Amino acid sequence: MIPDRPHNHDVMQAGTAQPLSRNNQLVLDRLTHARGALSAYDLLDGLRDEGLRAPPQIYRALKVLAEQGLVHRLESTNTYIACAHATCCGGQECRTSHTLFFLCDECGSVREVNGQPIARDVDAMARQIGFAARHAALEVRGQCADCAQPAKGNTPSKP
Amino acid sequence: MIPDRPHNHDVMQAGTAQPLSRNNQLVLDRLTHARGALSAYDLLDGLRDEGLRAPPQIYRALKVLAEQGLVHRLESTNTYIACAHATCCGGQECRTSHTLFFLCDECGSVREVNGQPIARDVDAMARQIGFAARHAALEVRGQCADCAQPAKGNTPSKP
DNA sequence: CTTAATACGTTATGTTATAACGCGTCAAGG
DNA sequence: CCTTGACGCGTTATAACATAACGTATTAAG
Repeated sequence: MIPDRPHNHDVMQAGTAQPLSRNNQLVLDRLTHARGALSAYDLLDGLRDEGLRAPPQIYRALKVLAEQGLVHRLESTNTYIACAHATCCGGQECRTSHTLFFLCDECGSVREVNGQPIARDVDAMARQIGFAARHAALEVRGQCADCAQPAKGNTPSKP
Repeated sequence: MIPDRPHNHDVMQAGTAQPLSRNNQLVLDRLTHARGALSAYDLLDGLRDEGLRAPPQIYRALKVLAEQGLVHRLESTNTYIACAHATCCGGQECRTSHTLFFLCDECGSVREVNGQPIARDVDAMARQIGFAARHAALEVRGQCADCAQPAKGNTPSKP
């Protein structure tokens, strides 16, 4: 048996400190190319061909990716999404400030907005009550602009 | 068998349109007297003595109570909490505007703030991208003021 | 060679939530 | 009276989401 590749330490990810392991990269790729947010079990189903068979493999990858700011967990739907800013800043911005998500209940699309005003307000409120904020989940549910246009046919997503 | 009580249609709830059924009232009471947020299964355990045995009984109650604005679901912890404003306005305020929650990861306390500035910002952002907001989950995790005070012993709650 | 760190695979289990069915009570209207 | 429909309720089963715990392989460091 010839270990022609060092088993992990794969592709270099733009701007991140550490390269991602095979499983982590697989999960990230899926999320990056997905039309909307995916559940852990969606990911698992989609990665069976790559040899992933059990939930912990997915959840471990998601944990690492979330820690690196490359993916976000959407609390209100138990789904995961690639950070929209991952390519430019490696998610750096998203770990430090509070990001606002707009989730369309119809087509499943997610709009990620790095809303400084909201972040400021949240921090202000927190300070007022002496609360040390560590993480914020700011998620708005509703209908996106595309789905509001009656004429445009919208595919309820999922890749 | 004498039906000495009409089987449901129980206690009148201050300011709400409809009285609550027995199960709904039981769940609401538990939540109202809880020190922090409770999971559906916490509620179930606590209400065994009252005859509640299966998850659907709890979830049905929670659904009704949430629709009436009497309880909130905390998305980031899969827990439920009585609306802090239920006694004064029947949760009316909370259904229409966006409420901000500060969840202490240490003691489990939840601070509910009806944050007009945040609501305004969220709505402004939504309008900017043509998003029709129907509901917002705005949850901040961290450490509350009490837990930040080193000397004060804090009981990690749950009634 | 040993050790520690890391990634990995697997089994089993825990936790959260809902679908689907049937029963009992009651009010309205024939 | 007696049907019908709405509602609340109880129950079983199952779906959906998540983690604990264990063992193995690879590699870098000492």
